[in-house]
Amino acid sequence: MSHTLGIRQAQKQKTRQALLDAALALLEEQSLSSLGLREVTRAVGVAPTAFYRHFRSTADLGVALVEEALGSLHPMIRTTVSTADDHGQRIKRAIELIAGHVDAYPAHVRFIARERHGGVQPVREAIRDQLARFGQEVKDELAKDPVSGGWSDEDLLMLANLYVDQMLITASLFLEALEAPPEERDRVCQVAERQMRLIGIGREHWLD
Amino acid sequence: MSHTLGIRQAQKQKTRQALLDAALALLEEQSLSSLGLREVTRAVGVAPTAFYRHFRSTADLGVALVEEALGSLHPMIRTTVSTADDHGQRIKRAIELIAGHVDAYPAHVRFIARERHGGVQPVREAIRDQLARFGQEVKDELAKDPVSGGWSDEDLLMLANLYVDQMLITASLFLEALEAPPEERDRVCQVAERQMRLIGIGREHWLD
DNA sequence: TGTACATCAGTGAACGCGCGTTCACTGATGTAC
DNA sequence: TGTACATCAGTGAACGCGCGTTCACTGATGTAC
Repeated sequence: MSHTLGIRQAQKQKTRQALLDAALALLEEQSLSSLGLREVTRAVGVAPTAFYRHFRSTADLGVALVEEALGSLHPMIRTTVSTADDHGQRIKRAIELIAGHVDAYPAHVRFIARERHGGVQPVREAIRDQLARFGQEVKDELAKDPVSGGWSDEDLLMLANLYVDQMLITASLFLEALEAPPEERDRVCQVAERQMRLIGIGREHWLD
Repeated sequence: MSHTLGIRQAQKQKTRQALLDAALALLEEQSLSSLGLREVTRAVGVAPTAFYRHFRSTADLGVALVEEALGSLHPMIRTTVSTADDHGQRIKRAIELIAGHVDAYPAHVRFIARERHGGVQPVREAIRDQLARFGQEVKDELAKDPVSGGWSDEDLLMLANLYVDQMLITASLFLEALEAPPEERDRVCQVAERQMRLIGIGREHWLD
């Protein structure tokens, strides 16, 4: 049973989404800290003042974009890390999944990579919080794996964050590969796979 | 024998450096893509038009900042990776070296982390080129290590880039720790050390 | 050493422009009876 | 169902302000003789 919004609410959501979409498109060629409110409303085709009905500022819009870009990724992360087949296959599938996500949502990925260390504090914090959640979730999945027997919680989280950072690096390499000859994509795949494998090997021998 | 510049050249260099310093300071709280030329000249105390005597644009200034931030780091990288003592000690010293560099040049480190994926293409490219050079240099040092016997060039470069990315991640964690209680710094040290160790273990068993 | 001319880093006025924010408003939608 | 009033998403004019860039300039420094 989906609750049907009133016409007014529905229209408001639609405008809000249009603002988010327009902002995301504009952010492909600049940083959030230089994004203008008027730029965004102009792209959508509403009056500049309409912006304030939805966001206090472009920084506020940025925080909403973080939620849009990363909020829905949690289930994906969990299943990717936890799938229980052969190690090498798991890595291959994880990397294909990242590549697919970059293909499907390049602007979102670019936004996160760009603003993770960007000039707008609340946005940096929102991204850091989301990535910390990913870290926790990956840790929870790693903990279930028999390979993790004897591992301290600290070390599991250390490894989980290593994986999360590695995923982000890989995603941003795929992003750059979008504007390069297609064989670049394969090269990124190969390198990313080997780096993941090396980390996996380190994991296996951690307690030696 | 140092070549003594003429008075005119010396003064020009001084102004140029003042512009770079002022820009770097302003960039602690925003991205390059929102940095204004007038902001920079105002901070230095020269007329806005003086800017053009030194840089075509703020993007051009950004490229100069990349050189300033990373250009002098190459010898440091080489000696860090190549020093030939115990593995665990080498990691510890590498991490202390990163921490020390972040303490000494926080604004430079922040600038690189921020603009690596930032909104200004020529700056992104300058950073990418410098990091690629680091990768090559680390690879060259790794190749000298007997542990690398049997490694392909591709795999050596793969590992080298993994190390470079890991250094950058660690540096940006130390940066965040500067604004946190002092025990955070120790925590970052610990985590970074273990991640490096895990990668090192993966390296040792790569050819198993 | 002194003189006459060239160079050029930095100046200051002027320009047109887009910015963020305020305000009172309009008219479609929602609600109470 | 119909009516009367409330809500509120989006409007459009207006504001003061700082922006990047142009231009002709000044006066200290450099150079040739």
